[in-house]
Amino acid sequence: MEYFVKGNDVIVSEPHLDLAETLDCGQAFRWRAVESFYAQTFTGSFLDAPLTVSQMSPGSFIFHSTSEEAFLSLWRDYFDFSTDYGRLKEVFSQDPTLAKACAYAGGIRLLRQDSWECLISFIISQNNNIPRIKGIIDRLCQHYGGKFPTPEQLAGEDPDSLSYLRSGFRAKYICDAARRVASGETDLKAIAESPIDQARAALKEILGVGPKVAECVLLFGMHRTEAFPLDVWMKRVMAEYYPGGFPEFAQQNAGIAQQYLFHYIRTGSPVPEPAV
DNA sequence: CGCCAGGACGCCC
DNA sequence: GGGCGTCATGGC
Repeated sequence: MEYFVKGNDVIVSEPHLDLAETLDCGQAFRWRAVESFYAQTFTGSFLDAPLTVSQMSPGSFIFHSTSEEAFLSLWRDYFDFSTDYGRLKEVFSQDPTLAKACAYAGGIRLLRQDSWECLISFIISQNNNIPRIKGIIDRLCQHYGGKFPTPEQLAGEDPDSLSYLRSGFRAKYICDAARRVASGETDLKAIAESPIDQARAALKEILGVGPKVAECVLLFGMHRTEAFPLDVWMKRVMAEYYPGGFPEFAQQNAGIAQQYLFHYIRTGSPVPEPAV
């Protein structure tokens, strides 16, 4: 990644990033595509810091109205610009299926999201579809002035008072997660630094957090790249291409490989629904 | 009407 | 330990 400051903007060059692939692949739910002069423009936020970012051409980006300080302290980390995805994809591509997935969706990066927002978002995601997940999170943030609520704010709610979300049976899960995090019973910062199996167990103490949601929180909200969410699509990938297990050389970054494979199997594979 | 959506829970055996 | 019905909501 290279960057320079131009007026109020930061201009970024990074060949291994595609904005639409990264911001709209189901790892984050609060980025919105907006009309603009550029090829693609998205607005969103991280830790209450808003951002409008455009892709001018492949590998070329404008971070609008962004100071160098904000870019370096917030967005460089959020977009994981310090990781060499070219090198990662080289390693992955030893495997023929991963090679195809990387070639197909090579602009995906693993965003370093906030663990609390991720926890609530993926609790909401269970047995749900992406447009509706986005709608529920929209209503949630709208209710708190456009910002994602803090654990303390949500801890004061109960499932009935959350009825405006129309989140169904998930409301009680949201309340339990908020209560635990606000009270300190669940320490997300400590979990993020714990051995992975200990971290999994701690997350699954929360009502409504099972294996899949725990892996998503570890991967997307704690940047534990060895976490490996297995949804129905990835189970198909495993049965079809990796019956003997996932390649060992990719296991340290299995979660990132999973992102490429997930996108590939859903939209780019010649066999979108292989027999399980 | 049915089925499905980046699942988890409670109960059964 | 695996199998199955149930849990809200909305789109198709």
